[in-house]
Amino acid sequence: MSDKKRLFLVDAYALIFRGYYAFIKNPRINSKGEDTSAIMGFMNSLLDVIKRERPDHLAVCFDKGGSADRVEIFEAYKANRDETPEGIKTAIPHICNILEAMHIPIMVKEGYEADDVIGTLAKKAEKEGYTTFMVTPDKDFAQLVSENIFMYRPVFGGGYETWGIPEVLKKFEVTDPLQVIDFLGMMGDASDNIPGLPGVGEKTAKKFLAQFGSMEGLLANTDQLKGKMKEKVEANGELGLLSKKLATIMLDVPVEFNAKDFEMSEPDVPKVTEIFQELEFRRLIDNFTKTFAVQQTTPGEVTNKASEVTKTKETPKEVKSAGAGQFSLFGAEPSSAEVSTENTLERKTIENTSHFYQSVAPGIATKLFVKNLMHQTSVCFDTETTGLNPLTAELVGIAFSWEVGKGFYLPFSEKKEEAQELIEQLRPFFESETIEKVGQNLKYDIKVLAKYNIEVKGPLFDTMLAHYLINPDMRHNMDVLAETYLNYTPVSIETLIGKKGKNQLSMRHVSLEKQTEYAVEDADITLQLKKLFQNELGEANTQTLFDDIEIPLLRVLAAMELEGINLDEKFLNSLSEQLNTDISNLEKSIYEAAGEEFNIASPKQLGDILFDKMKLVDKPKKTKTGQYATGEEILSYLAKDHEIIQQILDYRGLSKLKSTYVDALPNQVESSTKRVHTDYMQTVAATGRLSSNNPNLQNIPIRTERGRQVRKAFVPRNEDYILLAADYSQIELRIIAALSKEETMISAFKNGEDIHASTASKVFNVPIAEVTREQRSNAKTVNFGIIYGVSAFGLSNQTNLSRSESKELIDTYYETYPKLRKFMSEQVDFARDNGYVQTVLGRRRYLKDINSRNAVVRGAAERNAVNAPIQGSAADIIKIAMINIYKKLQANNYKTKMLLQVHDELVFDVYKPELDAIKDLVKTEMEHAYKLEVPLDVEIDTGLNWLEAH
DNA sequence: AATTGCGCATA
DNA sequence: GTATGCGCAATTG
Repeated sequence: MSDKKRLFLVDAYALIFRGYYAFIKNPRINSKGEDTSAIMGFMNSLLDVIKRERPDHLAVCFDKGGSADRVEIFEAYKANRDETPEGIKTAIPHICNILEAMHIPIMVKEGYEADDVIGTLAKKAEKEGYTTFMVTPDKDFAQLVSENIFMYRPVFGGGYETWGIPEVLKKFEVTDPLQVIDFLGMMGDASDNIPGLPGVGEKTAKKFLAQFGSMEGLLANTDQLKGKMKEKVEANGELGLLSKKLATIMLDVPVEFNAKDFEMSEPDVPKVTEIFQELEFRRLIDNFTKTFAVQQTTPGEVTNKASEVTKTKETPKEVKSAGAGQFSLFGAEPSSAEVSTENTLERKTIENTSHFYQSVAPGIATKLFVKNLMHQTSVCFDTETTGLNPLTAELVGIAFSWEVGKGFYLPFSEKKEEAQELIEQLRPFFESETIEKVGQNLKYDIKVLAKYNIEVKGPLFDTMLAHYLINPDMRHNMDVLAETYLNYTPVSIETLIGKKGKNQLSMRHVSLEKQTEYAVEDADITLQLKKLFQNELGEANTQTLFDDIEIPLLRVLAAMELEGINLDEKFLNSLSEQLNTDISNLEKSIYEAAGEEFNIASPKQLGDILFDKMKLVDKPKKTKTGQYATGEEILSYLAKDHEIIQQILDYRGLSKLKSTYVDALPNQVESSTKRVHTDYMQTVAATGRLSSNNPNLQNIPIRTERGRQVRKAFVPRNEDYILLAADYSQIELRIIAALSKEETMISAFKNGEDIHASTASKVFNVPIAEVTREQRSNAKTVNFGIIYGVSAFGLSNQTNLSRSESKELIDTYYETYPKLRKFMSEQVDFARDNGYVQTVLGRRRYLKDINSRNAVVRGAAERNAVNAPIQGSAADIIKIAMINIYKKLQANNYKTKMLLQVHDELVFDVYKPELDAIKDLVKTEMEHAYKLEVPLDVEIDTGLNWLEAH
């Protein structure tokens, strides 16, 4: 297969548009003021394809009229965009010139779209034994895919994916690539100006295709539809057929495929270089010369390499065995040019895998089971409950497994006493200090069992946490892990209890056999995953991080979540009423100014009123979905000119406050405890931070006076208690100072200086006492910006400084703190060499895009390389503090409880008699959680509510 | 009834 | 410029 001739047909406009918009936020402007984004984007793609694939035959296809001097843009592109951007119009002649100089054939046919030209050529080439790759991101082309015709599709973030027949069938849920035409005809495609059937989107189109097979099939059988949908389809039959026609790529364009005309030949290097120089493409010249130099000097080697690449793509099975092996955690995956391997190897399921899953009857059988259980050294268990809220969920059963493929299930009675009786029999197991308990998301099981007064003791192994450390960027739910690492698809909970929402059953109502299968399978799989992950953890410091941080923290978080926090609902209700009056007053004056009533909260309606009706701006900005942009930034800019804008901003602020916090929080009070129990997610933030949800207590307002009031609603449990908040002061800056060993900054911290004032004093060269508010504020912005990877552009947006002043400030900043800059570039270098960066405790973050050829993507990865160790180290440190504080609170039998964590802050419900001791304990543990060359400083405050405690 | 995009709250 | 979660409107089910 690999010695077949390969033809690459490039869809020029699609790639030009793509290239242009890739740079839209940061357009390439050369010294002559030309916007060269589109040329740059297109050439990068083209060279990338040539470098990767070394095609022997290649052509670039344009819509009608592709010569250098007279180019028209096909209507379809105009239709749904305001106007072809200037930057694209001007790019076309340049691109044609470059292609000519590169001796790459340009294909155009008057009156035909590039799609049609490519389609016709691909089919003709196929007859002559060629394998064709259509280089385009446009999914319409999927209809042309055959055994010898592939889509070669650039993917976001660099790299390509190849779509052959299996990928297309899977992607569009069809049985023949030709049905893609019907699919697009039904669904419509805004970017290609295909109207589609009204009311039909992706889901409905797939449903119809599965049911009727084609547009014609649908239209002939509308009697099988009902309601509104029936009316709509029947009324729009013609539109449907037209849409299908529009979506069809024509295969009868009068062009010939003469292989010779498509052969790659040597480019006119001096000419191309000259054009690039004129356009001021320095890096592209390098790229270009390298690309072609290799091809000329070692053709043999390259050809081999190229055919290998193709081979793996065309025979996905080999990817499976050679590439990311199913049992290796990180195959050195060719993240680009990857082919989906679904469908190729049949997934294992409970149906085709031998297993021994058994339920255990009450009485003597259970006694024998427990006896056996107590002899094990490591057991995986999984609780099944009536719901997802551990505070209200009842145990339905518990599954156990300690041998792969084998396990037991203990059903629990609905009757409270009987359930408690059974759990008591299991108490020795759960409270055993020696038997290791394995589970997936043990925090949940621990919380459930805590409600039965069972404390899970002894060593723990949580597969979800293990995988979080092994690959924090992935998702960690069991189904994904089973499919990724065991090639096994577990019984889905939905097949047992139905889709969530309407009439979802409880686990209680599932037959015992099904319960057993489902539950034991989970335990079995978790055990298998544990065996895999156990070995992977051994690498690096990950094991320590697992044993000493994440696992102990799991118990701490379970305790905090069970504890909850007291909420003053009355206070929130009165706040809500105050907001109501203010909001309706604003509403009135906005309607008055607008001359009509509308939904101010709807960005669409608001945009129409502001820009269509009131015409406040000449050329309003639009969002990518075609609406007028009404974001904070844009409105703030207009606020000074129109009174209504400020009112809208105020309205937005207040309604946001009311709906998100003031009205939402009381609904989150758990009725059984009368308290708010957030859920800390230990495995979602790629940097190692926690996240909080249901409700999110990590984003309670503080910046504005009005918003801050919400914090008054968080109160101690009763009058014997007081809230205490402990904040790390500038922990991220201290970390970057320590890690970079930047003495100037370190000594500022050591001397207890105000770091932002200190920075201002140094970069503005004034005595620290004479630093102005503005100087300090700007210095503060840079200090924070450094942590996120500043650009002059970003800085000038956030300050009153111009772009050049910002650049100057950043330069001076780096001169003041030279080692900071060195540290930052070392992080990037480390990431380039190793593919990851790490925190002080060795928590890794993998940055696959660090070597991306796409500057935007690569830039983001580079900022991550700097930010992740900082943010992550701070997360590590507060986690240590939490574990140590929790231990001490327990050891001393304090009544004081730790309630909340907000990234650099801990909140406690302090029993008043313990206050002095707790203040001391918390401060000490937090400040000494981890030894850095910079002292850590913790500020502590107490109060009758969370606002006062700040 | 579920999904998507926007806008916005925190560190 | 980093890291999150959530409410609303709009869209499609």
